[in-house]
Amino acid sequence: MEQTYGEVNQLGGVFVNGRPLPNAIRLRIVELAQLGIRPCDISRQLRVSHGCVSKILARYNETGSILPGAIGGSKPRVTTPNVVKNIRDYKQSDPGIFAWEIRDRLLADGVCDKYNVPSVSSISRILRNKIGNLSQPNPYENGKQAPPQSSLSYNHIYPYSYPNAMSPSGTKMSSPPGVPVTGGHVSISRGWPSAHTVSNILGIRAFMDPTAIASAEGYAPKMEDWGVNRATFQSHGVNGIDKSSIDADIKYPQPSSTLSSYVPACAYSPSNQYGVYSGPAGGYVSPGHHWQAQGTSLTHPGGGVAMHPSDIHSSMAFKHAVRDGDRKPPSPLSKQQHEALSGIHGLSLSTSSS
DNA sequence: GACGTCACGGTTGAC
DNA sequence: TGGTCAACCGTGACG
Repeated sequence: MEQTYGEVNQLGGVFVNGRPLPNAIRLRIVELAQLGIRPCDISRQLRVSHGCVSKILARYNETGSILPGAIGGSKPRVTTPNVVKNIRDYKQSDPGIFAWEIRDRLLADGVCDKYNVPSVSSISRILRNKIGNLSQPNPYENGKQAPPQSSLSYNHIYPYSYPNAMSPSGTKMSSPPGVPVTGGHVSISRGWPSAHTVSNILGIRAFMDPTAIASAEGYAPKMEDWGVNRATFQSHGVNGIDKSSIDADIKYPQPSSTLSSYVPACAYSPSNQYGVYSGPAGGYVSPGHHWQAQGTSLTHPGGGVAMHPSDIHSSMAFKHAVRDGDRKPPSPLSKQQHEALSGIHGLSLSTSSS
């Protein structure tokens, strides 16, 4: 029985410790910042700690993405099938080769780069466990030796080669069509993806392009499978928001939001539904009992992030009307884009900065 | 008062 | 299958 839980911060906002804010909120933070709203005001308006606002904006400015980072998991493995294959080749061609020599060759041959080249110890382990000593067969290999492709046998579940690929059932696919597979270069994905352009991050294309929307339909992935995971960020070819916005909505369902409207109902994993975010984002920032009785009067009937101006609690009006170019870099959004966003989110953006 | 930074307690997911 | 580990999270406090 999933219990509703959450915590209330000093500003009265509700959050789940350890979990990212809903993408709707993250998007709102960025949007307001783009409009020149000061972070402190954003913090108060959205009832998110200023440290969080600062972090999200800093990340956005740095990476162009509003997405939270990948939570959990392990580092992308460097011993990809391709690497193992090459190591095997090196070993076969020169049984006396040292691990460090293999390492150098991996680099020299471009199989790996400096970011994802296996360590010497890893290479040694590969030689020992996956390939075996070609000159002195590993006794441990005997009797349980896999077929000749055994060293590659884990390819089918190689977790970092499906940047954005999910089967309709949510099963990870090893070789998604149309998606570049860069399994051998995944380690650099620790960085944020450059593919998240500013304009895309704000969801212009995702919101306006039916194909982008359509591409998000029919999936019921977990959060990280949408590209939030570190390993899938890199080649996440779509903008951050079209799916990323879904991410949080999966974790923090906001049924009435436009963002979640792109997600089939089945995307809401019951086990991951935090009741605290079960309502629209407006409920998230609404005064009073934030995590209770949401999705009622605060729900925007027409969708959107469900945060029309009245939802952003009006007890505190923006005190500072910051003009364009005042503090922040000019918004990458055109006026039309702002209007588009405004309409989509059910938000009157002009009210915040006037 | 605004804001960047960091410690903290927490969650997550690959291994 | 459960534990471990290392990533990330947002908050709150400090400067």
